[in-house]
Amino acid sequence: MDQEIEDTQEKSKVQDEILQSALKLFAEKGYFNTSLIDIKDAAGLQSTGIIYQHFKTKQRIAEQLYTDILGSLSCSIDDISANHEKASEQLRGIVDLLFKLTDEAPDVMRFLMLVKISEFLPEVRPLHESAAHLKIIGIIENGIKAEEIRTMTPQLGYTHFFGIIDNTLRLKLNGFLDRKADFYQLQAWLAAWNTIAKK
Amino acid sequence: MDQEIEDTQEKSKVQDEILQSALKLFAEKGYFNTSLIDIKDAAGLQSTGIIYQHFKTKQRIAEQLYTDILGSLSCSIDDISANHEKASEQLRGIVDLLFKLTDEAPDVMRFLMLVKISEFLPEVRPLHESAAHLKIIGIIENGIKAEEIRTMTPQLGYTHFFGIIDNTLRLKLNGFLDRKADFYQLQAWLAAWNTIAKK
DNA sequence: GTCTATACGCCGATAGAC
DNA sequence: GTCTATCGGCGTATAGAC
Repeated sequence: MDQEIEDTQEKSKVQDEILQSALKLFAEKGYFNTSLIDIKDAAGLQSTGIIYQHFKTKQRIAEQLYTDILGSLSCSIDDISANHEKASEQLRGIVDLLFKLTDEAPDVMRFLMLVKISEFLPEVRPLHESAAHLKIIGIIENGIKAEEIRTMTPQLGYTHFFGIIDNTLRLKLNGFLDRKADFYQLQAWLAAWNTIAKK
Repeated sequence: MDQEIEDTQEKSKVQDEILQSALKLFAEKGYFNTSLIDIKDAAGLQSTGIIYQHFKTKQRIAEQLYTDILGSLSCSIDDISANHEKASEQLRGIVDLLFKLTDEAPDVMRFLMLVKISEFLPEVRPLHESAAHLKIIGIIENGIKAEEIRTMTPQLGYTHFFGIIDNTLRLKLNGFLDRKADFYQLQAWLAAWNTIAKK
């Protein structure tokens, strides 16, 4: 019984090690420049064979990373929405989260923003059809109805608002902006919110 | 003599065919999903051998595409700068160009904005060190001196202004926005300019 | 259940025939 | 100068030994 639990924990620990190492390598070198041997080495495993006990193919590793990250993001957005009433507060919460992730988990954000997922996961739904994305569009939609946000299509609001947010994070992640993301957050938020705020 | 000219024209015509086909494939499927056989087929050639008469390696094809596009962009920016006095007019001209390119040469813009060049051209200078980019930063810098643009670092002005512009184009190129880029241009310009304009 | 050895296919690049 | 045939290497995946 204890042994079983231990094994299960050990197993998921290895699996997590593989995922973390793959995420880092995919974010840094790209999917195609990363071999299973690279992942094996980075995860401190003794052979690539072990990887195949956890994932059928290399694609599946990337797929699980992608769905895990988007799923976790979707949950966080639910939390934020539940704890804040106004669209401005909800968007502010999401911006907070994205900037925090950029400083604390840059590989996650690199994988999400800089890597072109569709090149190696053609069957997966694109980012802009993900649950997380649709929830953000919904927040903007509600903000328009509540007259917090200017009358415009939610798509256009999203495009302008997250244009500033995403570009700030993108330029931070690829080295054009050299301070911590946190440093740019307030100005980015003000500029972004100003593009869609009523009045 | 006539023969020589004909041959030269024929040669550069083939070279151009290779470049155009490669650009299209790189933009659509990505560099690593595109084989020389794909390029040969798309260019209507009979063997991959011909490609090696024009380019030493597959990387060189991508390299020439990258430098050609950036070079042409840099020239266009020079033209625009020469023909307009104010920073607002110069930026407007650049925005015009980018939106026109997105509608008329989407593969060029996809290659530039959606493809991660550093994954297959690690030795090449990143986009934000290119001549074209530095010229844009210069325009913003001058706009600040001329008090057309708010007091801020040119980097921040660039980040916010082109956040909106680039995101509009990016979302158009990957299918989130379904109208022609032209349709979104005016609103994008107004929102972008408003993020940096004085007063 | 873990690792070694290897099979298999793909692709970039080349060499040699025509 | 153009094409065919092929080489060499890599990387995923598997099969079989321990």
